[in-house]
Amino acid sequence: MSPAPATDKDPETETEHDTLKYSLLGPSLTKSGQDNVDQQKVSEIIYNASKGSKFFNNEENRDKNLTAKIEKILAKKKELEKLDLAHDIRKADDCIAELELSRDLSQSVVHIDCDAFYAACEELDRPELKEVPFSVGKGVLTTCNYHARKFGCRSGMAGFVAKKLCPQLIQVPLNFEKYTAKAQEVREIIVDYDPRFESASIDEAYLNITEYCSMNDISPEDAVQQLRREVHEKTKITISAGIAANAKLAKICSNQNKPNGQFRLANDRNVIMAFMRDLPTRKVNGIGRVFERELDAIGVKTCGDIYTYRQYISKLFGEKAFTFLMQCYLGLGRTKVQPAEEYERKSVGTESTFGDMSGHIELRDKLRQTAEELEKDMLRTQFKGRTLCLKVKLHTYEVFTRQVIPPKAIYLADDLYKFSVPMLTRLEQEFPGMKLRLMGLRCTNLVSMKKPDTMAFFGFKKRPGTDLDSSDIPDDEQLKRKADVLDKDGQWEAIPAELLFEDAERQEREEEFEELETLSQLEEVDKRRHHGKEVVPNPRKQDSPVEEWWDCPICLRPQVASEKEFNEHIDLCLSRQTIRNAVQETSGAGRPPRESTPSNKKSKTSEKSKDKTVLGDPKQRRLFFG
DNA sequence: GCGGATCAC
DNA sequence: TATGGTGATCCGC
Repeated sequence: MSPAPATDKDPETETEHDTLKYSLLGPSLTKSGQDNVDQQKVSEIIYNASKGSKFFNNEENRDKNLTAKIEKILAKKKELEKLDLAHDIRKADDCIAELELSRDLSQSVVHIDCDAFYAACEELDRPELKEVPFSVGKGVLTTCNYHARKFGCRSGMAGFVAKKLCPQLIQVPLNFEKYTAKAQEVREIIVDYDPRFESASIDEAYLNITEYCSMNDISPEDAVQQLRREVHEKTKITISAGIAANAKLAKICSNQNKPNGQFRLANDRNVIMAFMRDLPTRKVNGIGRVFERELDAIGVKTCGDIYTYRQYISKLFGEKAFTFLMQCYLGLGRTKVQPAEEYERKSVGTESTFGDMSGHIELRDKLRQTAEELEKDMLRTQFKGRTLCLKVKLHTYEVFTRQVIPPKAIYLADDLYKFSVPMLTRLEQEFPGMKLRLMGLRCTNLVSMKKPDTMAFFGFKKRPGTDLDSSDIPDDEQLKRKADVLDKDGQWEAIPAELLFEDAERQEREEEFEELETLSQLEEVDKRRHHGKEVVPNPRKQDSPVEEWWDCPICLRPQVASEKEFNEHIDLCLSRQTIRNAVQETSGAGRPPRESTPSNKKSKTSEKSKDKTVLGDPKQRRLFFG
């Protein structure tokens, strides 16, 4: 990046710095407790504290890209302005009319939000903290109390930046068990108001109190007043609440009178429309810093402005965004509230940040470690993944991801590692000598291997004589054994419902298809790797201890690799072999199977812990309310 | 379907 | 000295 010689007179540079400074203020700008803060001064301090760092440079880069993207949007809008958009206006109006038909004003939805939750929990144990500015979380603030917010401190802010804003800031370490236990107390109270309440996070929940209000002949305001009083009396936690016709509005309303307040928006179309008309777009859940800027650029500052520019929106931002924004303009949202467990999980993943790291061996050790972390999570959640995704963040803060579809759904560390190594290798080829600050693995396209009662809940029954529970085996080991047995198939019998059978059939077909896909993908990688020249060895890092040529007995290609890498290559080659055989079996075509070669077991690597874990384990959040 | 990007908490 | 982890979704290609 070229540091532009910035003269104060260059308006473009000034604008860029303004947008960058705004971006550096962080995503939680709209949070409460910032009303009387001199944002100009705060942003100046943050800017100066960050200037010159790699983080800053990356932010600057992102800001420039966004500015360029916005210029494109504006150019496109200018083109559109030359055209006759009567058709687009009519289309938008038709859509608005149709959405209007879905308006439901019969429900009372509540969003509750515990005020500075972690900080409040800490204050209960250490009352002296109430009087001083303090934050929870050290490297990065997860939250802070209202004293600290007066200085401009916010969640997501780097600890050292917060210290610049507020030198007397006290930083308290996270204690997740404490927050989980406290949240459970809150849960036990709100369940009386809606047994099917939906927890949105550890400190937030949606309730539908329509029935509660009619059963108890009480107004929504009074019911929520009572709920908040009860929560405060029994848990000493203050909460803020929003009451409205749907979840989207309730969420906005809970921010209205924070902290320790509530706000009701009447279930009245005119009232709702008037409320949305003046509401800044950023207040809506789903509109963040980027979309806010993009909308602002075309003239949309409030949800009311959306209507004015309705003829441009779908062409500039896409159909999904169009529908979403029209719903914002109209103040529409879902009225359905349901327990979080009833939502289907889409992925399981883990990632961690560490001091800059490079070198083949180190990176593979870290990958191995990451794979083992993910195995734990897969066992905990009882899923296997059909797709595996590797994520890295370079020392420059640039993020890249690569994914593969293994020949079968996987969850064991050995498999996770085996199938992610080629992705790492590929990245190393793309970015020679890359230095990483983060590595992560994630499984998607999940396949459940859930325990009996859960399966029963979803319409499966257990086959007789397959009870896997034995109380004298540790939990972890039990989960693994269950997974192993389930691996062999035939554990679960679908209740004879045609739909389920159809589903299973489709799944089998998909499995076959995915195996073929994987095969062609792997071969594609091969072609790329050996494209043109004959096996060009990677430029080796100086810190790699072994440098030798080996011939792979399976693919017969020469490999430059340490013994460890060579073993990895053999593992991969073997897995390809397995796929080929499987494809041959099903298709009846292809070459005869080769002889298989036993592969050496990878030696376990002892790991020096370079990790600088600054936050607690957010995975534990998922244990709450479920 | 893949990879980049945004968003929430 | 120095800026998080988990999960979801959307878009362009």
